[in-house]
Amino acid sequence: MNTVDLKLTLVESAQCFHWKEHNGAFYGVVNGKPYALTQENCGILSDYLDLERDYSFLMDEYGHIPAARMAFERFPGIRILNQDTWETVVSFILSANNNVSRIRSLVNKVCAAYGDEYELDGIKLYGFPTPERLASADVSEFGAMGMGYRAPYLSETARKIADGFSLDALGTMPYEEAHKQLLTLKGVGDKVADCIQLFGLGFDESFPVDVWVARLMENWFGVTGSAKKVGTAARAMFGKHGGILQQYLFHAARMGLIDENGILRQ
DNA sequence: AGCCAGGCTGACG
DNA sequence: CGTCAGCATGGC
Repeated sequence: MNTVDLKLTLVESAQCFHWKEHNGAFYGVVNGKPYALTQENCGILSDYLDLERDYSFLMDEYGHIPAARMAFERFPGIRILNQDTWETVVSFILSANNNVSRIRSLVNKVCAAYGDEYELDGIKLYGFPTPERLASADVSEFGAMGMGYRAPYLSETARKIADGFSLDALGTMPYEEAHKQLLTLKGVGDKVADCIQLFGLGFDESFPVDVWVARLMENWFGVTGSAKKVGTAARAMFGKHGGILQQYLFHAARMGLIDENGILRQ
């Protein structure tokens, strides 16, 4: 598991929603610069793609778990992205009770409407808009994009961050404290906070529990209860790299490696 | 047509 | 503290 799979990591694993594939390359904007990534040149985004870390430690830590071993062997190219924190805040507020294709659509509408425009290889790309830019937008514009009841959540949180709430400060806090701080943002509950922490703040122990993960935790590990309770149990079970494991299990479950009775499909 | 989606908020106990 | 109804939208 030493080679990143760009399609899996940037698109299919649903941790990021703005990358687009055009004849074999993946186009997106990171830190205000447009990129066309391929397996050959992706080292230029080594930190973003977490390429410095050898993921074979996952098999050492979790390989004794059948579902984990299956997921590692089936999808060895998944990496956890080091995304901009603000981008994960917006993306996962929009993810609440929503499906991946529609989250992708909403994120791309936000970038096209408020982000800076770039062009690379004749393809138009849009950067992620700043908190200030979204804070100055009218909430009715968000509603018109199809955000539904998430529109006022995003609007209020953008204003709070533009007004001085520091996302950067969260990265140096312990997991529990950063989590508690994130819960003060409108539209951010336990699950969304865990996604922000895992994908946008580097907390590898953070274990987001969505409907897919809740099902697999019950079916594969016998853990039931509220999402908060399951998340706490999972962090105790899986430890400091549980979030990375979660991403593999999440993808395996979404790809149908579970039958109608909840049994792991080999 | 009807169920579902990387859940959250506010009310209530 | 935990539970739970209500919720906008559109993919499938």
